[in-house]
Amino acid sequence: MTKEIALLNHLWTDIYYQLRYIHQEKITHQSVRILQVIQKEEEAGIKEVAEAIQVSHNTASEHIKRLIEKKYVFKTRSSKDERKVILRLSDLGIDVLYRHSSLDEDKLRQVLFERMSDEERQRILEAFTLLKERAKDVHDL
Amino acid sequence: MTKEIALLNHLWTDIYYQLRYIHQEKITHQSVRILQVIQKEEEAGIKEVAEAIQVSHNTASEHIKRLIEKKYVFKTRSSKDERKVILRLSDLGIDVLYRHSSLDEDKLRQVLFERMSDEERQRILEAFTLLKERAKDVHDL
DNA sequence: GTGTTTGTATCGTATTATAAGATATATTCC
DNA sequence: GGAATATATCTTATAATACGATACAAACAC
Repeated sequence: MTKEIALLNHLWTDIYYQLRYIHQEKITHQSVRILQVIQKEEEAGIKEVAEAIQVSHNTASEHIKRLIEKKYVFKTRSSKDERKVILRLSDLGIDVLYRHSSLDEDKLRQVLFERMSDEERQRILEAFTLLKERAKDVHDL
Repeated sequence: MTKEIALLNHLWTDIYYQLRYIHQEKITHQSVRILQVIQKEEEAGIKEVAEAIQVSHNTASEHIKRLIEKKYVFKTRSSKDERKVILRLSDLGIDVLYRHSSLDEDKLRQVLFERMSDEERQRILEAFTLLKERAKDVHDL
């Protein structure tokens, strides 16, 4: 059981190391994490970001200010509660996050379409779909 | 073709967001990248690290100094060329990198062993093995 | 409607990270 | 022995990170 888990993790990190984007703008760890939270969570505001990256609300507010300066993020307000900020990624922000968490499209193209049969590619996509499906709502600890 | 690539990337980031480790020590972006280089490359020294993260050799040297202070990394010297440093991850460094790039073992355990049949798990592992195999030596641009 | 809570923003301050030029040293190559 | 190579250190500069204190407006409580 531990063997399969270790194997999958080894494959996971090897694949990412091989296929990730190389030429990336300078960006901090916290910035990437915040962009991820905004993209993956529905209606994230300052408070949600602060909880997600485990910093105080004022620190989170500062982070967001910098991300807005860089045009990665913009603010809207909730219509239900005018105090609440709703954060959204700009096109640039989506792009930057993509290049810091996704696999390089050119490399994927080579792997999936030049080095695989249609049937092999299909098997890969089905396996990832299955894993994503079963990973939904896994609980922490 | 673009559709399959976008789909795979979407699945990739969703799976990582769901299954990654949450409780992590503070560590910078550059530190993670350096630890990855040391782990995945054979016999990385200061020069290799500098090239990999695209900074000057003196900056790379400073980074390594800090990583050694934190006991994530230690130095040996090449026996062939005594000028050359060979960097290695300590057990702590391996552990820290693991928690910043791998999938959470407890979560994987739930997904692979409580929510999948033997046959499904087998299909996942085979798909990842295939993808890793074909990803080998993909060239940049 | 006044007081409290909630969500966010800003100011001040401190520490750490990041980066590179200048310079130094040890080893290897020729 | 001199040049090239690999690394280390010192200095200096800027940006990132973090939080306490404070402020304020919207929402809620009664």
